[in-house]
Amino acid sequence: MPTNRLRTLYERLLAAHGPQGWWPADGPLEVIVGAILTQRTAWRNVERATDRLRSAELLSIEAIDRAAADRISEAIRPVGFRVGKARKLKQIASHLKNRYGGDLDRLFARPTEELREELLGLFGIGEETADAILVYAARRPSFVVDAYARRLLTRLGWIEGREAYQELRKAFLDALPDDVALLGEYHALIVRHGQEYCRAAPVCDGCPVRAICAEGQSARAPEVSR
DNA sequence: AACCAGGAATGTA
DNA sequence: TACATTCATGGT
Repeated sequence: MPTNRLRTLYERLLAAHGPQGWWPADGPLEVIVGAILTQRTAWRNVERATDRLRSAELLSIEAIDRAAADRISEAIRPVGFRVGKARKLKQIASHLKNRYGGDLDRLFARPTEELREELLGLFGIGEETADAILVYAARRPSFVVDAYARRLLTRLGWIEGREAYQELRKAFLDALPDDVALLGEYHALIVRHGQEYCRAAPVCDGCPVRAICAEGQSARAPEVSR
């Protein structure tokens, strides 16, 4: 994939949608909690669940660590997979409490690659979630490859669609400046664009990248979701 | 009323 | 490595 195109795409998305100012959460802990809650879930449901956690005074590492899993599960009811997500939140909170005394600054003081590996070692944190935490909570240069990014690049005809996560992440990082704000903004723009134009059922009419998109120009290979 | 939403863990071959 | 299954709620 020609890397220059990834810079051009960023410019076009930014011009079309404007700065998104992500992550839409208050503080690093809420970024982490939100990153878990939003897995395979619409963001509005995450907001409801986060409000419920706050009302129940369950929006701190200490509280999550101490609370019964059932209470967490009940509070986050509006998101899907609540039992599993409650377990994830508790295990992450437990790790942060035990290893860092609940101090996120101490976790984030670690070198980027070590930090990424440590996050990946935690139950409930896969590659996308780890990168979201790196970029939006730890403010480290990384890139979040999500379903929208994969879908957009597939429709642009730039990738086949089944590439490994790391391969796509590397393509973005190699093509872009080492700028956390830009990398975070790029992912936000891809999501915004995806929600408006590049859903499972595409709205290509009026799409700002339609001119460089293969969608509608010719029949394309079936894309994968993931 | 099926389909989709800002994934990850687990199991199988 | 590559797939399939499971988890669960809310909006369209």
